[in-house]
Amino acid sequence: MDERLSERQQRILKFLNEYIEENGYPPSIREIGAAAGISSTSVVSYNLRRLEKAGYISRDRDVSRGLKLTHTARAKMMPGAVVRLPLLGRIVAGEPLPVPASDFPLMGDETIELTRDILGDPEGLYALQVEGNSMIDALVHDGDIVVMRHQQQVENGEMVAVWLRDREEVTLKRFYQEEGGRVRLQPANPTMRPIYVDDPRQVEVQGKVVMVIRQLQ
Amino acid sequence: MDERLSERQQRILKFLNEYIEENGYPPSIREIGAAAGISSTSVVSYNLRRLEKAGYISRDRDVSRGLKLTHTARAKMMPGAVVRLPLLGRIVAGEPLPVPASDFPLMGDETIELTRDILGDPEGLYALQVEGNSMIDALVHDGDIVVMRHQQQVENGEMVAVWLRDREEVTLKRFYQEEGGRVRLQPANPTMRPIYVDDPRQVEVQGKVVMVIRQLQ
DNA sequence: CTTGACATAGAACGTCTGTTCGTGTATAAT
DNA sequence: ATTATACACGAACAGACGTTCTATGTCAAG
Repeated sequence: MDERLSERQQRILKFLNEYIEENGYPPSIREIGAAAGISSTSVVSYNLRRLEKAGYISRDRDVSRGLKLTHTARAKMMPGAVVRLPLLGRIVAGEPLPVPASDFPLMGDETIELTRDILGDPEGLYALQVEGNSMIDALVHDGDIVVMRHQQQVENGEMVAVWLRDREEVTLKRFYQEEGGRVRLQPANPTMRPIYVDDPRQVEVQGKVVMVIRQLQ
Repeated sequence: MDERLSERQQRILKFLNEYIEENGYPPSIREIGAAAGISSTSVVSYNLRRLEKAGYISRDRDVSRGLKLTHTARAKMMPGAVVRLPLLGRIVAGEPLPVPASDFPLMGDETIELTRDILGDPEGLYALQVEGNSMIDALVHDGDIVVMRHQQQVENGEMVAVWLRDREEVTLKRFYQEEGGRVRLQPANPTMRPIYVDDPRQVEVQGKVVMVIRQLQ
């Protein structure tokens, strides 16, 4: 299934993708040949058979321009596509965050769709709906959708969801590990002041905030 | 541009969409004829010319299966899919909003993609990037993307972008026309107090805010 | 009634296009 | 040395396919 492609075949695959993208229909054998620097139609035919056997394209016989890229090929070529994220639950100040189950229930009805180009790597992403206005200092409103990446380690300056042990609440803040071990949690709203936590163990990082979406009407 | 399509032409359009979806390449003239119940290739050719003139398909001459559906056609057919919105410019407190040109420059590189299901009707939508934190009281942050629908009339309670004549600035607020003609502009942040404008002519509605997107990292 | 735009058929034509066949050249295995 | 395999070329062929021309019918405007 995943045989190595010759340099020529890779060029053909790339050309197919570009041509279809631009014209809305696939190229003819001779057009492929011209683009890949192949003078003979039989050689193109030969390489297409290879690509078909390798699972990158599917062809219909005796049909002009009768080929299409398979999903495997698309995945190889197209970086931007639609990503479906599970909408796992609510995020409330007074409750811990729902944790994404390892088996993503992607088929459930509780999902949202986004395009990949504005999202980046969709690995480990999930969405939560904000309930209440307790995170107003993070410029997050009741009903907003927060897209999160589940991870414990975060870089300084990233917007994270943290569980504050002593206060027993979740909050969205920019995270800064300062010298001396102190943690500074900076609200997104620049007019508001940060929270300082001296004991880092009081701050439980739930995940990184990747995007905030507010739908009106 | 928007001539009414005959029943036959609609059937052809529907068939084109389905065929391309299924096969990855467009049908031949004779295949279209068979599907639409047309015996003569010339009649198919005739109807395709109609569809082309109406802006639903574009064709390449002397190329087998050389046609593709245009954006208008896709919008007509595909209910759930990806919508491309023009990113028309910035939204700054001190500047009037850019207005969407009637001919959408959808081919420009300055666009964002969203899925239709979270967006609703994409007609008249465009996007702006917020510059500066002057709209912090609308819970909108520097760099956020605001999706707007261009319209002058708005319902009470809707989030709108308004140009305040006397202050010479743009702001995002919920719009309430109160008794006596007074306009109340309510910040999204519930801790902040509304603006009252006694003379409605001082309030120039630029459009309705449909969505706010904040990308982090 | 005549005219012209619109819609439809059928057939003929020429080009477009995929397939096949014969041939040749490397490289590696036998 | 022989065989097998992968890769490449060019010519020829047959069928796929778009275009065009002629003919017919309808319907509203003049």
